[in-house]
Amino acid sequence: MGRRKIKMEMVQDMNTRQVTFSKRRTGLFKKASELATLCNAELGIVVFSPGGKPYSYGKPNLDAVTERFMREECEDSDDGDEEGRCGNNRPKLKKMNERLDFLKQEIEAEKKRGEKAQEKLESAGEARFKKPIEKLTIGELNEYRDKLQRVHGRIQGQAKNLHASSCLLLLSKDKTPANEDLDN
Amino acid sequence: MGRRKIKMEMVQDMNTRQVTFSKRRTGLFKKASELATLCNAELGIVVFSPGGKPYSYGKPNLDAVTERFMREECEDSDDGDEEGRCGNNRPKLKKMNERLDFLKQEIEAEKKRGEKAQEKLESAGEARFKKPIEKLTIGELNEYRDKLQRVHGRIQGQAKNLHASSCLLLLSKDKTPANEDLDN
DNA sequence: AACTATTTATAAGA
DNA sequence: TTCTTATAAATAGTT
Repeated sequence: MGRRKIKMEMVQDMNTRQVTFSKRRTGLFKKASELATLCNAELGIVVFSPGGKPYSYGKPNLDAVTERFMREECEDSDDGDEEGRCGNNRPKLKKMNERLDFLKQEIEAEKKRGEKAQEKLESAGEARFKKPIEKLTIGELNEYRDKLQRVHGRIQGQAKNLHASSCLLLLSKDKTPANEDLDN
Repeated sequence: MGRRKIKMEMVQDMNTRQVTFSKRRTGLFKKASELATLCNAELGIVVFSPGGKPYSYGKPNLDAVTERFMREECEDSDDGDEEGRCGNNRPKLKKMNERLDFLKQEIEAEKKRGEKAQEKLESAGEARFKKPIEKLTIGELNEYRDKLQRVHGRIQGQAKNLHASSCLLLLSKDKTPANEDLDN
């Protein structure tokens, strides 16, 4: 595609390599833009220059593409390319997202239970300790202690759930859509 | 680049569009591969066909590129392209990673505090309830109640911390390799 | 950054 | 879908 055909191996001369990168990156992004426009397709590209600088292109924007890709099941879509293709070796984030809703509800429910128990416990505390203090029986004291410990256990369980579920939360929330769209 | 020059707008005929997509996607991935090889550059591409199927290419693989891009600060690297470029509007994940270590420690400390308090509380429960039950004074009962409630509050705080910190945890852990710390 | 001689990609057609 | 081929487009080496 130029004055000469070149071997497909890393360009040795650093200077030439940088020039080649610039030209070909521009070409690649243009091709990407055309593909997106002609076929009404979403796509995203990320490239690191030999110097380590990141360049990206996306339509409608990179985050949207990334997120969509993450969200969908990565079925094997095509095959037979030269290098690092991505098969379905990606964690199935779709299922995780499905589970997310379930966990959200669970947490919400757990929170309410905790609060309710807390209220009950406090009112019980008021009633039994501040009013008829001397009349507390051993049974009542044990009952009270058990209640507290049950709440305590519940809170701990909640904390564990939070750890798992908030990991999932990050995958669906947290994104902020904002990008230009200067077509052609 | 073919028998005729075509207008850069969405191909109307669905069939032709699909064909165009196939051909151009292949071409795009080839260009990407060449760029990566010639310049020893890492890159990743994700494309959705008009039918919604995802196709991807990556060198050395898509996850590596994605992660690298996410990890680095997204400084403005270049400018003057046609469509959706990604500026530095991305959340600075590096700082989040830095904060991560701090939070990890905090959680660990909190956990230990909670466990210690729990032990103390249980032993106190044993000593006071199971042995000299009738001799409990009002003051002792109140003291005991306050202890329980303090632990309870601590556990709740721990749960909240978990929620915040585990979001960050996801960003650095959960990936296979350990957190490198690139420049800066 | 610009310029071309060439190579490469691809739109139509089969 | 795959192949063929006339033509448009990308780009390697040069200025």
